[in-house]
Amino acid sequence: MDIREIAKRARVSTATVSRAINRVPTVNPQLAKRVWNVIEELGYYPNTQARALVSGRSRILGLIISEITNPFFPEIVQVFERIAVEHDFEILLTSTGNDPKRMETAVRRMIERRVEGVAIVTFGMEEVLLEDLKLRKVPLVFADVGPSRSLVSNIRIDYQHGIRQAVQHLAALRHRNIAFIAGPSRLKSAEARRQAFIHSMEEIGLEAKIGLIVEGNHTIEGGISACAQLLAGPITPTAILCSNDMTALGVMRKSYEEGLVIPRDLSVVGFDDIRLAQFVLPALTTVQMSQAELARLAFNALLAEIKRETPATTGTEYVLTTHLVLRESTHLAPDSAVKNPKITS
Amino acid sequence: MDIREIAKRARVSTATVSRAINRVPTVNPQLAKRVWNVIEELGYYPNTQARALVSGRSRILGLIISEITNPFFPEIVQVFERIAVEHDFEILLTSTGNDPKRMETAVRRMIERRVEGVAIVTFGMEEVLLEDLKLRKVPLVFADVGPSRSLVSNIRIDYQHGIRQAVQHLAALRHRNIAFIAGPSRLKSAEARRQAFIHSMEEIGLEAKIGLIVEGNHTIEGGISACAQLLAGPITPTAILCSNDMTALGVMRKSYEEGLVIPRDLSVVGFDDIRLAQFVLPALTTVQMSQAELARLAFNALLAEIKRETPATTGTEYVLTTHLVLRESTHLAPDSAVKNPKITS
DNA sequence: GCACAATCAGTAATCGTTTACTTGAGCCTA
DNA sequence: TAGGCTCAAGTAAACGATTACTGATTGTGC
Repeated sequence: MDIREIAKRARVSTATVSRAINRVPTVNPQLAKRVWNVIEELGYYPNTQARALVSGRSRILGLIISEITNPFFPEIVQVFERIAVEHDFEILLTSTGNDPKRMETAVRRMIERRVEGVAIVTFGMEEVLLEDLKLRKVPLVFADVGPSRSLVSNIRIDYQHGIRQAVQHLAALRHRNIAFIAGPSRLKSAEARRQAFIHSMEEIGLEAKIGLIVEGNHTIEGGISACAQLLAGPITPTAILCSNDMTALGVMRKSYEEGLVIPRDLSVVGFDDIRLAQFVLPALTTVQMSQAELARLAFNALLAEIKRETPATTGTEYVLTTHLVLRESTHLAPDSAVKNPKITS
Repeated sequence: MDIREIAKRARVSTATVSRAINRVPTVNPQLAKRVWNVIEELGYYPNTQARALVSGRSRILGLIISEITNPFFPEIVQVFERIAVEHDFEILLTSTGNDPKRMETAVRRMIERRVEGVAIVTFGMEEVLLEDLKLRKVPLVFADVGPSRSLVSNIRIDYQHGIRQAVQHLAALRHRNIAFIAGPSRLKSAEARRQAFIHSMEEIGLEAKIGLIVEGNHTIEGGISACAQLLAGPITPTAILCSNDMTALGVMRKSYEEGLVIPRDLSVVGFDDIRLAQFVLPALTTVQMSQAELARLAFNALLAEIKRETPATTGTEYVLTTHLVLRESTHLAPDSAVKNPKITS
């Protein structure tokens, strides 16, 4: 069933049907009504591929994320998708797992489907892979540390704000040996968080001791081994700030196994504020980076870019701030209350 | 840049270019090479909409899930997508949140994009909404309790097997007052789990006491309030079996707040085995229903249906079994206070 | 040596829309 | 009343691929 069929039955031309469907105001209301009646009656749905082909607008947006199984991302996907659908866009989702091979095929798939824009919310994308997209003038928006030089838009995340709050919160609780479990150092975002930590420590005259900064990989498993590494080190931290919540969950897990009670023996702070953070035991104090807000910013940035008549000469920069959310996983440093021995099982 | 451009530069016809791209064997290897060289050189990517339009095959599959933010689903999405991409399919993902309105638009979107098949992995879909798809003879596969009568395929989940194991495990640990927190009763899958529980209890001569079966809603919050309800009831359970892992997390949360130590004071068993189950504290004993396997079954079922020449006269049924995974959240019932540490079997 | 078959590249119709352009009716104005 | 203008509705040319058909060339059998 196609537009011709509708045209025939409504005794009008295909052009009129098309106009009626697209609510072009010049069409006679009576005719439009007749067309719509036939459409309803036959349960006709226009063919998007045909529309896309002739109009040159696919109404598809690409969304590249790191890992859909990382709880940080589903909410982004959900919000992004919801807004997109409201604007009659479809989403081409790819979870790259930070694998360059998959990123490459992702980009290829998106070009083949002629996406109208791509949001990149992966914390590490090799920029060269995006050349193909740039070449084709596909609007791009990076969440997080993207390249500021080129003409893609960018959502800069103000790590400093939330991490400073976290560090000062811990310092106020009289923690001195504050450890930091970083993310993979090759990820710009992880590196930015690490820098924010070091800077925030120095700012209040605390030393970010070398032995207290270890590298994780943003997974629970990584958190477990990084925590083990810290506990086995020469200086025992009384508080650990983590580069993301998954890492913090790993720390909680490891501490539990070691018989350490959080927050009595060890304070833990996460980063991201995944939904789960409020439900773990104890609820995780963490730096929130609103996923909904991030998704919204990304979509709007993309939409602005798409609607723009004249191609942008330079990318726009948006900012998303982070801030500390206090829950149950932080507490006064153990030494400062009473001298009580560390519990080792 | 289009196929004509390639044809011109390679000094062949568009038909030959098309054949070369599609690796039609009759094309002269030398010509094909020439075509491919030009393609590489120009970085040409075929336009999928044009292909879809003329071939009548969109190479898009629909995937309808309940809620992407429920950790049960991301893995399904990931595996389904990975396999789909391997087979050159794209995914149209919709997370309906069990909202009929959103289901309706989802179906509409899928028809407009001319999906070649739809996998429904939502634990509650009003079947009438799928009429439009059936009418258009779009292959459908239901994960979980779908309609057996019609011609859609179905992945039946053997709840009985895993739940029986769970119940017997708890009984072996001398629990007698075993509670069950069900999912929303309107969901067939939730109802099936409840029935499996009742049946498994009766099977071994235990009574599924009315007051010990309460309804949750498959979320953490629901688990919390259902648990509160149980703890306030006349009979205090020593073990709680939950309709899904999120519910179990809620139970753990509530118990923690009430000062109950799991598994010492209360044993908890979940259902689904989301990845997180192994990382909560204590690690959750749960009934596994492999998400990867489910995704794989769903995709293959769909593919089989798509490839089939003659339209199916009746849907195929696939089976996915469930089984208990022992972790740390279950223990001897408190009353039977024999000095006996952990049980491992 | 000729008729016919086999092979393989090219020509052009086609998919289902949108939209630039054309047509013609009605209205205004001089 | 003719000429011009406005405006809604129709005609047909795209969009970029696939593919049925056509036709040229070569091979083959008698």
